[in-house]
Amino acid sequence: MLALTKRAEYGLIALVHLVDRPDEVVSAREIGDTYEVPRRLLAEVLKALSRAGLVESFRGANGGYTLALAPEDLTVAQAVTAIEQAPPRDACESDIKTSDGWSACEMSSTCPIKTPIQRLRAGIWGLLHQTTLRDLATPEPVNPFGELITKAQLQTPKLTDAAVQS
Amino acid sequence: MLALTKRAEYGLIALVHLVDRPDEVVSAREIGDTYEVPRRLLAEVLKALSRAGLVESFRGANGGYTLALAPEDLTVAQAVTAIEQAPPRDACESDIKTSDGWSACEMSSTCPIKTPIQRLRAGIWGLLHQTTLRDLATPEPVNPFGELITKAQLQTPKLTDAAVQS
DNA sequence: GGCCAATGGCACCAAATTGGTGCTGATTCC
DNA sequence: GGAATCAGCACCAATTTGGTGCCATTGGCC
Repeated sequence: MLALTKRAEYGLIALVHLVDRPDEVVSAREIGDTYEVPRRLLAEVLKALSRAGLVESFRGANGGYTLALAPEDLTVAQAVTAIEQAPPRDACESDIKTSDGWSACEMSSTCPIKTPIQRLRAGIWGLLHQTTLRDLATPEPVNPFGELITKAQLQTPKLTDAAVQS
Repeated sequence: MLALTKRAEYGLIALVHLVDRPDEVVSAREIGDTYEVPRRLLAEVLKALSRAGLVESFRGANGGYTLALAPEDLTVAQAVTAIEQAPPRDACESDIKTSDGWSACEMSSTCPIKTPIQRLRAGIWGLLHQTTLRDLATPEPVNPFGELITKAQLQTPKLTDAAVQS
């Protein structure tokens, strides 16, 4: 419970791998071998990421994948929704589908309609939504005092903020 | 994926119910009937909460449960660990087992050992750890502009902070 | 004491989810 | 043409999860 599926895990691993190799076409085989992950399953996940437009795929010999978005624009939430079979419609039903994923509705996680559990889910979702691939790929000790996590405060969209313009 | 199990869900519902009825002994039957939740399963969950010391149980006729802790001291993380069968050892192995649950180790989520995925899990865990039953039970619109979620910024234990003293 | 409403403990099962594979086709490089 | 690669789809086995069955114990109440 509250764990990422292997699929999501493999997908994030692959994406991080791609972040580390910008402008390089990397095959599913290479990634699978590097991290000792079942190739076929990884391939399946990459297909999903490709369909969702998060990675660009190249077929044929020397084919493979590259990131389709800048690492700082690609959120974990996007990756996870792309990968999961049954899309986790976790955020609230009023959330807005934007061109590059979901963003929380203006009332965010204090929406009067949400039940406690829904608010919890929304909180988790918010975290995923705020964590970018850049955050994940950044070598661990780079921000020695919690920059990553400080960033991860859940979305409190101010009315003068992006949430309004989007 | 990334969803609470029904067990955890029922448990939180029950706990919130108990928060709303302080100093009152409430039976599993009553809670089950109120929320149309399978009684037996709910009872099973309450047993787990009781074993973990989060609720106090009273046997015999007119028996039932009451909260064993103040709602502001009872975290969702505690409830979830108490309820889950296979304890979600999600946080890092260096985390500290305290009398009332787990607290993140000093280095928190930027610990150099953590892999990206582990950091994600730690982030989710941090959220659960910071959310108290009081937060969940508070009638939805009480903090119209995100007090709950603002609170939920993930633990960034400053060295001058609680993490050190604990 | 006897009955009934509770919790406590344990085992068990059916359904859903997840992890993983098989197969076949389409592209592209050499 | 052959090898390497992605694309699509179906399928299955293992695990997890949701939910029960059964019986013991405890305590109020008549």
